[in-house]
Amino acid sequence: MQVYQNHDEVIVEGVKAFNLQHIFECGQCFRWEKEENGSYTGVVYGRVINIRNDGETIILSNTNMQDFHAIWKSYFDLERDYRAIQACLSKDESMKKAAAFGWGIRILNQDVWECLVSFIISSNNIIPRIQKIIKSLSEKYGQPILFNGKTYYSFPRPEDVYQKNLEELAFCKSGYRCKYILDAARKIVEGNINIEALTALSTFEAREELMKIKGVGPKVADCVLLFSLQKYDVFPTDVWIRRIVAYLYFGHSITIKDVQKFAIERFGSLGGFAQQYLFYYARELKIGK
DNA sequence: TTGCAGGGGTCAA
DNA sequence: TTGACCCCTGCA
Repeated sequence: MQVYQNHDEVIVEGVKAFNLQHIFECGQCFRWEKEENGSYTGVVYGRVINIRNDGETIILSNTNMQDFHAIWKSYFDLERDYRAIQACLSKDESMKKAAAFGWGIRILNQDVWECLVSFIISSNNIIPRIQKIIKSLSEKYGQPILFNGKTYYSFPRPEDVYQKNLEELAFCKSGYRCKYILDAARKIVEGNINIEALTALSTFEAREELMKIKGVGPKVADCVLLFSLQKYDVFPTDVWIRRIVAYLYFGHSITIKDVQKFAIERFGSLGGFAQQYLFYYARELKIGK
């Protein structure tokens, strides 16, 4: 991997197993927009960047080397050998197909707070509405950022929503989830939960901490653990995952508990990667519905 | 046009 | 263990 800067662009050469569409459309993030030229623009850690690729070269626009090393290298998980992971997981035929289908998926290292709120909103909800709610929250309480003549908004910080009440938050149309967002903001601002410190805890301990927040059950907690706390052994299990695991490995319907047990035995410390391949595979092919 | 089911779960009884 | 839940789209 070779990295250099050209004006406001950082160019990274020799990146294997990296596919923008698969990364942004596999369900782990909600704020990346596809442009007409096939590139993607997103608001991440209070910055707007555009990313495109040309073979094994990726080009990050509106950034610099300092941010690349401080943020993007880790955000896009560029130092991990995904081909090795794919090879390791491809021991059974089903997983081999799923991993081949979703080749180039990277597990993004997202901001914990944003990830937490996003997946609280995701519960019993559909993707277009989740995106809409996150967008309106950002427009109302985030900071404007100008890029290419267009105004983007950073994701609001916990402090930005801390003092709000339910009536004020109702505009975002997240319904009964508004009180969960407020609970999360309050627990964090008041110091009941230190989300930054969760990385240092074990997966089990970190999950217990997250589930102290209202609206955070096992599924939401596992998404936060996987997408923002580098806990790659979790296997977030929603209806899609349950259906595809049942379909591919059991041949009959199974419980969430069965899925969890199966994932630990089959995928172990690579559960999170396996889950992403399977989830994307199931949704795109509408398998198991 | 109206009515109803259901969606990447969680809470509370 | 089982409904209810905000909101809104899709479909009859």
